[in-house]
Amino acid sequence: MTGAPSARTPERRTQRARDPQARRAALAVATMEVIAEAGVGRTTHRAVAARAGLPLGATTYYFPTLDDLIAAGLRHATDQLRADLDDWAQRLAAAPDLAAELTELTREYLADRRQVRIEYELCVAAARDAALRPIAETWMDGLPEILAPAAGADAARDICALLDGIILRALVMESELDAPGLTAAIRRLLTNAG
Amino acid sequence: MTGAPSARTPERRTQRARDPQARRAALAVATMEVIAEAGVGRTTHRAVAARAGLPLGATTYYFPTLDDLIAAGLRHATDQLRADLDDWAQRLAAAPDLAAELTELTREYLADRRQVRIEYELCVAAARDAALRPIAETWMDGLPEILAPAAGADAARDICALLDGIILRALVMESELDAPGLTAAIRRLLTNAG
DNA sequence: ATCGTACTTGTACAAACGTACAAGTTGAGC
DNA sequence: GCTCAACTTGTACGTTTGTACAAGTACGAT
Repeated sequence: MTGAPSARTPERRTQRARDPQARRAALAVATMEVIAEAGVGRTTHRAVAARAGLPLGATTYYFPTLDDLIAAGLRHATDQLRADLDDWAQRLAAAPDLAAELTELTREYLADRRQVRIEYELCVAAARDAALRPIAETWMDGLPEILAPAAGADAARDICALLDGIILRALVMESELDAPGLTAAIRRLLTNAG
Repeated sequence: MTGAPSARTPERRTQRARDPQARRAALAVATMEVIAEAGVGRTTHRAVAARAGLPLGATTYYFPTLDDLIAAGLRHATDQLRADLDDWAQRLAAAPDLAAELTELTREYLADRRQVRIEYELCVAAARDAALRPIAETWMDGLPEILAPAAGADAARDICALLDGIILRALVMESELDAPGLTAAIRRLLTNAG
């Protein structure tokens, strides 16, 4: 009733194949998903283990405490976003219209609400727990760094703040993005200060 | 060892004075504080009761389920902010420089991080739990409504998004507000579209 | 082949949880 | 004064929690 050894592996009640690195990763991914669905505060060892299809003991073997597990999940989420950001950088560099392209990227980003929710989970968690701040900072600085060369440091920061606010609103309201309005707003912020 | 009846009230192990309305309010306030410190996901009946100085049973008497209790805390927080917004409206109406005044108000708002944290807790909670969305919407629409007459609906929404993003950043980074930079950004967004 | 370390896994346990409830207390209406 | 509904409170119960751990398995080094 417990493990149901398959007919393929006749009689020995096997342990699974060993691959510690893959387990760490699987746990981090599962943690990410649980955070997205239940929130940081309701993330538990057991929920993560079930999601990863691993026994409870595996979670504490690789991540001694719950905080470690959650940090690993959040870090994995930001690593994933960092990778997406490289894509953003390329597309923005090649785009004839920076504001329009940025709007389009935002629209695509908003398509996967689960991913977006994790970022904001990370923010409020970092606002409360200083240990998570480095992870949050790495994430928050990503886009401004990409935008700064083309837009200047100040405009880059302002545009990022605008996007964060717009995304937050869309997330809470479950509303569609007002693309033309956003493009226009970005253009205004791109206006040189001098 | 349990209640320690004071020497003042000699022998009867008294119940406290009855004031249901005050109890509801005290519980809502205590819930708000617990949410600000621990987050929605780690808010418990016992933590709220302890914070309010009331017995555990009082929480379930006034708020049958934990969700009710949390909703009451969040609603109380937004009610409080609505009251602050009236103040904002008056000051903005009287201000000679809208952008500068808005910056100053933001600076003052950021002084109480605990309050700010609750708003963002509400946002991520509402993003996950649709039952909280009306509360979140009431809050999110507050400032745009105030700004719209003076700035136009579009600029009002953009400025609010900008402020939300700036505030989020300051919250996560624990950094100071760049007041001149914010004022300049607001001015750009105030530029008429036509 | 064997040995030891690294990994796996099921189970155990005390603490904390949401919620239920019985017994007690109060004060307004009669 | 008596009554009854509203309120108060301590305690209890079954779950779920974080974490610990013993017993077992696999695999590189020897």
